[in-house]
Amino acid sequence: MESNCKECPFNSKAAATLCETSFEQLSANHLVLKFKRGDSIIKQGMYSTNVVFLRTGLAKIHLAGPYHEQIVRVVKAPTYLGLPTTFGDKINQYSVTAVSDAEVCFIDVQVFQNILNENREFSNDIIIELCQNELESFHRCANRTQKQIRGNMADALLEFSDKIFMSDTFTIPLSQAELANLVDTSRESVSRVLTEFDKDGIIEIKGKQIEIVNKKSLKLISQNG
Amino acid sequence: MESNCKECPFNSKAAATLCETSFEQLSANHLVLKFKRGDSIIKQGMYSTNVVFLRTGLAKIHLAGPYHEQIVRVVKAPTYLGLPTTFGDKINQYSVTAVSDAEVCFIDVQVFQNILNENREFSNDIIIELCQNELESFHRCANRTQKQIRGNMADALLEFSDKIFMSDTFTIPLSQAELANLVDTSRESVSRVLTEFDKDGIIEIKGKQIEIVNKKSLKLISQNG
DNA sequence: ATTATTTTGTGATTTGCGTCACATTGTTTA
DNA sequence: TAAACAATGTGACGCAAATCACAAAATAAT
Repeated sequence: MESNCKECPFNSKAAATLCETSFEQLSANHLVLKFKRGDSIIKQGMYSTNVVFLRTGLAKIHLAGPYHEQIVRVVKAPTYLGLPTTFGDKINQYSVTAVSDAEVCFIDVQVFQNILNENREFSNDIIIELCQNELESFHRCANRTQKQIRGNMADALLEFSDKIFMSDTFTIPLSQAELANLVDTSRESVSRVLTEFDKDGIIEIKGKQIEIVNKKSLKLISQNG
Repeated sequence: MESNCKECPFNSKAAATLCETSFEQLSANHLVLKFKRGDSIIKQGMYSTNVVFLRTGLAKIHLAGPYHEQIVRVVKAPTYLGLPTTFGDKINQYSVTAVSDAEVCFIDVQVFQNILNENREFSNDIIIELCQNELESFHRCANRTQKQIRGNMADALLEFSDKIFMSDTFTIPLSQAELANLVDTSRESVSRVLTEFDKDGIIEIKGKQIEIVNKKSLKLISQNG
């Protein structure tokens, strides 16, 4: 499928600075695909030949650790996906999988490269984004390794609430097993902590729907053990 | 201090592609400083106004985690330092500290920015480097959180041997407490594992000097528990 | 040289949490 | 509407590794 990128309502803020010819190039050289929950968008181990732009939906970035899968983070549209894995290595070093229905644009690396070269501002924006991601990775890793389960679970819930759904009530798009991979624990521990939070009146669970009742407590747990 | 960057023997490979005017800009707008082991090169929490190029020596990248310092990694010259923290945030999100004597060039962000804008290849190289770093971060984090101490210690030793000193005999530039922060354990565990490796004939310790005697075993430990 | 301070080695004890082992519920699919 | 499967809740148990608590080296400071 082909479409006019300049008029695309899902454009990234970075793309606002693109020149006319770049838009034409983009329009002519991309593919829009729809994904359902669970569908693989980028697969670790495959050749990486496309930059991916997530127009709508949610996706998880995850990779095979030495013993089990690790979910690096959950991202929401609009965002580029797979820049590191496309430019950093010929072979994808991580996977991206839809966790809700999603629409994705595939852009040829060469085309993306050209656009980078011809648009300073865009290129700068991308550099800044990459830098920010790396900083975030550092913090994430430090938290994950140093905090214990309750703290990390609190972080995850707060992130869903504040960064992804912008609401204190939301439906977790992950199973407890996936949450475990995100928080670096076992499935059982996720279950235990979740019911514990519920009993303590910090959250309220109705199936996959979660309401954060006492955000203050949750933040305290995130900070301390 | 000022010097001619074009003739600088410590130039990065990326810099080989710079244009004449960029070299002049660099030469006129940088500062070379010498650091001793333990000196702070970049300090978390301070304003970040310079890109740093490590000409010679070793440095550790580290940041304050929720409970204690975490060493992200140890890097050796020549390499840029603090790109993420300079472009990603006005305030440094991590620290860089010399772990051996080191020479460092400080380059004004604005100047570096100009150079990026005027040299496509250089800019592309930087993007690629950033991408690779992020991929590495992902793997590092997955390993750290999933492997147990022996595995992570083995990794650390292998990295010093293969990536930094290019020799099976080397002098660790870190105390055991620092090693603990790098490997995410306690100081005591580092000591125990190290003596254990020695007893098992995998390494030989003479003070701070370490010789890897049985690299195969070490690699096995790195892979399995 | 002698004291002070920082590093390292090693036991004993405690504990967070992973694993195992089920029961229970919810969700497909036939 | 079963039957089959996947996702959850919960207890019991074990263990890796943190913490505590020192002693012994090794470095630095006076």
